[in-house]
Amino acid sequence: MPAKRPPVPLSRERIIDAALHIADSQGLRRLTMRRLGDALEVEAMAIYHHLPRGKDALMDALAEHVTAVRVEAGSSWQETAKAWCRAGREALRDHPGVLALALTKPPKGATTVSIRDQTEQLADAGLPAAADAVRTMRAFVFGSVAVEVQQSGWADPEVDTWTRRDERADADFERGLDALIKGLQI
Amino acid sequence: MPAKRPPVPLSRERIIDAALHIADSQGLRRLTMRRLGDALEVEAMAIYHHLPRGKDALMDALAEHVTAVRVEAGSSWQETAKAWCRAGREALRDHPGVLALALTKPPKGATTVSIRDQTEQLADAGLPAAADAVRTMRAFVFGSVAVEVQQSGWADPEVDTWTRRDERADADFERGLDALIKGLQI
DNA sequence: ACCTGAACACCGTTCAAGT
DNA sequence: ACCTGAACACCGTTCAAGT
Repeated sequence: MPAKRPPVPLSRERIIDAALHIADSQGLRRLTMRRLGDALEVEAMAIYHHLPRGKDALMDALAEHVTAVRVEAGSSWQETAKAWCRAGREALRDHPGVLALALTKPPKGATTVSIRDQTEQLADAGLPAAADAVRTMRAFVFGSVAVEVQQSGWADPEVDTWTRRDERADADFERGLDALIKGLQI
Repeated sequence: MPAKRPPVPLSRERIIDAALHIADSQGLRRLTMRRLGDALEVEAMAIYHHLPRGKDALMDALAEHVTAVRVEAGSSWQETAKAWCRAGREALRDHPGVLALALTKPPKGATTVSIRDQTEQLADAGLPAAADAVRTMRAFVFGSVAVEVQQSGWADPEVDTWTRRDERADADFERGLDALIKGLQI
């Protein structure tokens, strides 16, 4: 007979992790407060204690989670810019289930901070018109990931083509990234 | 006393138009079958006669509507490529309410045809590796529109800054488009 | 402070029935 | 062929109540 584990207390972090898991594995439309409660072994209403604005707050938190990034300055603004783009891409790729939110919700909270940090870091490193550059970089990352994830929802034939598609996405991204950086230094 | 108009018969097209109007004006989350029925002066259940797979079919149709584009070949592959990108951008910008669907749903039906046409047209016009180029173009369009629409949901201060943001988005797009085309011809 | 239970208004979808 | 009405299972959220 399995012993009943002491109940882990609910927290904003645990809620978000469980929500990401549901969205990534079953899709955003199947992420409901009730199912989320089930996954956390708690009544749905308990969630409201940690996210007072309910599902809207949850959606905001999920978008923020895959969209707020922290990166250390590199040896040049070129390297720093690449690091930001790669980090942004990875964060989005990790949770395709909430990509629609990430690409669509206006930046808030930690995401706004992330954008500001990126802009300041690049400006300090000597990149002119850093704010414009950051917008261009965000567009590049968003577009790359959108096309890549969209394509991964196409046919599902063999593992072989799967990995080939993965490698192509990486190559596309790095090639585009180089071109983007070159374009910025004019 | 207003005369009762003869009821316009329901159709797939009228349903999609009404749905786009609701999504753009009130947001995707407020687009429900029942509200859609109200807008069409019909019971929600009548919609199922025209869209047998119900709300899923509606979402697919909306994504397709803003994502399937038709463009005539220009005088060079460069001009043709630009025309495709501009047309794709306009279609997405026209209906920000369903942008999340458009960027996220795997291409189907008319959208797949649109991608195939674009690829063939550019290959015929002499662009090498047309399929890769089309993926790059789609990523560029997706990213540009995502960032632009996301930003339009930020602060809402003055009409002055509004139009300035609009013009900047246009300038950003055209600048990026030129760079993209140049990158393709290497 | 944290969670539950019952309740309410709303949702997508089915199915038999109307015309 | 096209639409309705009633019904069902499910949803987000409130609120009073428990501990």
